[in-house]
Amino acid sequence: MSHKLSEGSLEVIMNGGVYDKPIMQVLGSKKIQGSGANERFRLLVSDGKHSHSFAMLATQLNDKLISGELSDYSVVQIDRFVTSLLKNTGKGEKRVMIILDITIVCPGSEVGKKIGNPQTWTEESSGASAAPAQAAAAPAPSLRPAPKPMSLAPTVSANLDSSILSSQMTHPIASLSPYQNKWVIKARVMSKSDIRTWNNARGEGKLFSMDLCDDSGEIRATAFKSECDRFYDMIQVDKVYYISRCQLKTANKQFTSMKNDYEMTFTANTVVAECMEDSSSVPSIKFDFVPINEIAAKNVDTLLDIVGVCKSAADLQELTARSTGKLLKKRELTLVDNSGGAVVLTMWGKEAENFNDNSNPVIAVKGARLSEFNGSKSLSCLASSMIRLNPDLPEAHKLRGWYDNGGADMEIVNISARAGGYTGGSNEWITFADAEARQLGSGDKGDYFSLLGVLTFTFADNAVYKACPQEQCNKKLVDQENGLYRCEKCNREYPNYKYRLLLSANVSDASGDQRITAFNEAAEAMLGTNVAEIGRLFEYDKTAYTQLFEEVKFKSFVFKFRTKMETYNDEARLKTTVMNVQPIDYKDANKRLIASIKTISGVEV
DNA sequence: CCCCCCCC
Repeated sequence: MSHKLSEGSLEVIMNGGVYDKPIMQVLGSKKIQGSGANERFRLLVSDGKHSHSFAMLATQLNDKLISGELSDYSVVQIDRFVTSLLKNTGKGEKRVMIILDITIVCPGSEVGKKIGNPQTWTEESSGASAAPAQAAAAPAPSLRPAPKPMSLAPTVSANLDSSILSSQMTHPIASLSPYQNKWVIKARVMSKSDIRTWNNARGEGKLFSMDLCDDSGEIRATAFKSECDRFYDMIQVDKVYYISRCQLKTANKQFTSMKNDYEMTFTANTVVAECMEDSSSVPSIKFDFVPINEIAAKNVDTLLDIVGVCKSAADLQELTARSTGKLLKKRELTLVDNSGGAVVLTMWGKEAENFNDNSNPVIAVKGARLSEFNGSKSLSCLASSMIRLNPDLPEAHKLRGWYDNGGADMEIVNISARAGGYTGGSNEWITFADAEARQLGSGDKGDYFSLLGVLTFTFADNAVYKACPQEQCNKKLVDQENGLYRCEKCNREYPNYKYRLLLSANVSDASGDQRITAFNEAAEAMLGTNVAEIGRLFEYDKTAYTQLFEEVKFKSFVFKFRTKMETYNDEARLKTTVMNVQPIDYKDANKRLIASIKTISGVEV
């Protein structure tokens, strides 16, 4: 079997010309830099006429070489490449070819030999004979030789003449690497972070970061300290800038969803100038969408891009972060797509507050974090996530059409659902029968659910006890019968104590009932009296005490429970604890009732 | 040189 190589393509390319998808043969490879994520390989390629050893493999293609796919003698089609001039110590400049995309036409094991008799390409061989080749290579080369070193002061100011930068040919973002520092990119700002400060063992400072893209790829850039001051106001989302002289380093994939092995840092020498000409050729935000039914197979904590129709949006919830004490606002959306999957996406802060769109918009998110709770996966927006409502993207238009033409009624599998079923966020009310059907409590961590129920019985007898007076310790004290009380937990005796409540009760709803336990705050809320007063009644007015527990019977509340299967004496039973109890907000309760009538009957109410 | 991103 013979293979036709693109004879003469190398000299066109090495002269800076354009050659679309040349077919070449790999004659050798060599590791030139680093190891692990920093590995970089050089290829010896041949077009049958010339061979050239300065083809570099973009690092995202390293696997092809390591796996043996790109073995010697392989015939390949170079689908995408850029060339770049490297300063060659003492000898002027040398052009290298960086391969960005490659297709293996025939594996080396099948070809088995060198095709033709290629001569080594040298800069010298690019003399007169090469000139016609370049001239023939229309349209104009995408990368002209020799952007001369910029003699710009390393400052950014309004009077920086962007034409100096723009007059030079720019480099594709995908070709940037730490091994090549003479470049200018023309890139659009997809997003920009707020200024953040840090203060740790290594020092303190401030920074902001931005995500840049062009039609070849994308990259994260960070400006620290004085660069943060210098560039923060200038950099604006959606604008296009010429940027040069940044430091490149290996990106930590844990913290970015950018499709780039590198990220860049602004330095004292960095030059940025806004592009004042037409920049419509520079694309905006780039997504790499994962179909919803594939999300469950991804690892927790990975960042991914998603697009889906917002099938439902829960109410805004306010909560206090346990670690920081900060007041948080969140909203859970359920997104669906034509893969048959559904997933819960949590938005935070302003984005959660401002979202109240009931028109089932298409939502695209870049860099949402996959998290897991109670055995089910869901997505959470981060400060760095980019959210777009009804974006003008083919995928979004496709989903709009799908949803509006039957997709809305399609059977879906909610990947955020737990083994026993998803409660749709802690906001949804279910029934005891639902909780049983969903086998809530059967997992390792316990499950949470809310319902409207009635207190059918309260066990008054041991509802109040004398507890350790220490703030954090609520251990029941042992009466030493000598005026002192012993705490086994603190291992000491106290002359004083505080009262605490531990109320056992039955709660019923229309579908069933459940023995529950309410600790101090929840029990106080139900009884409508504080624990000190209840303790006083217990001590001095047993009739009033008993009366209190009688009066609360048959009162209704909105309960939030935590339930978990526990084993006592070889017998498994549900331990259900009241996490929160609220009086009924009838406006809200009626809204839920109407919604549920609508669902059950299929009739608009 | 950051890398926190929350809750049930």
